[in-house]
Amino acid sequence: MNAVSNRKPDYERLLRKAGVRVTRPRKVIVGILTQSDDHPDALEIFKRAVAIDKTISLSTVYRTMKLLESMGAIHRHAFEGGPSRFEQAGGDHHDHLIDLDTGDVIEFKSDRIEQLQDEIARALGYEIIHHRLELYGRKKKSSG
Amino acid sequence: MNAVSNRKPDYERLLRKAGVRVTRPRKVIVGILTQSDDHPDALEIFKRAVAIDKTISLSTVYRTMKLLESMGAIHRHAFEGGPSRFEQAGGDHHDHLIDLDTGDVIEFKSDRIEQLQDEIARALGYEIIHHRLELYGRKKKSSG
DNA sequence: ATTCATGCAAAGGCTTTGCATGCAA
DNA sequence: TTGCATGCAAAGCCTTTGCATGAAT
Repeated sequence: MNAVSNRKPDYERLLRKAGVRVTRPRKVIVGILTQSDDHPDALEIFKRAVAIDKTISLSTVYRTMKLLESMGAIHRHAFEGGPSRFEQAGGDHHDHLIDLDTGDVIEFKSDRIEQLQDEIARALGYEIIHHRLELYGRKKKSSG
Repeated sequence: MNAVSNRKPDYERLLRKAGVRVTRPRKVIVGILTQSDDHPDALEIFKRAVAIDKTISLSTVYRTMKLLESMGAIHRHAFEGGPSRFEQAGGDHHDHLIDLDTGDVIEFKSDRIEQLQDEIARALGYEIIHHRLELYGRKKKSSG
């Protein structure tokens, strides 16, 4: 297992570069993303946004997430049995371990697994476009 | 990568053992599962069921899949951007490669990856309850 | 001044559920 | 005969979308 780095994109710059408008709602939303190190869903982002600007709508959150995703600025994860959750792009590729009790997401990375995946796909005559590896588990109580 | 075996459960027996009724709709649905080697979603199962018995409802399909799942007789997979798809349990554990062009699902198994997953979880202080490994890819055109 | 983005409410896709009826045991 | 299972329709959850208004350029 390898370390997972995490550098945050300059969203406003990305928005300008994409030729879209840097509006108040978008500023609020990307501000939230910048300050987040977790994997919030749209509703959670909406709540955080409303705390800053009461006029923001949930639709705009969804639209903005979709926009950022299409720009490659964030990643969308559909973990089991819940709404999509988002995280900032820009860090290394990694996979996720989801704590079944808390919903917490722990990032990890294994070059060895990636390599094995490639081998498998190749053996089956496929080229991997992307993959999803999620471990669902519970914290081991080490002694209390 | 290892071979994936596939033996089918005797659903009616499982139903009886679970103490639930072996009704006409349930017979039709498990009959369809027995004859399937693909990964149909609820609507697809419903269509196949209606071809046999016009009176079956989609609700019953959903209810039956939920029942079978709770009995461990089938597995539910929520592949990207689509409805849940089901497959018979009873074969070896395996993971999935989804053909992005056709939606086809190819099963594979890698003990080595499983082992690495366990190591990762252990290193993070977690016990894996279950996991999900999906490769999304396209067939390599080998020469045309 | 334009045009794009927003808020709102409605709808859409998948799935579950309440209820009265029907069928398995 | 008794109660579980069914069909139907309605609702629920998450997400998208149509439309008129408002704001960024």
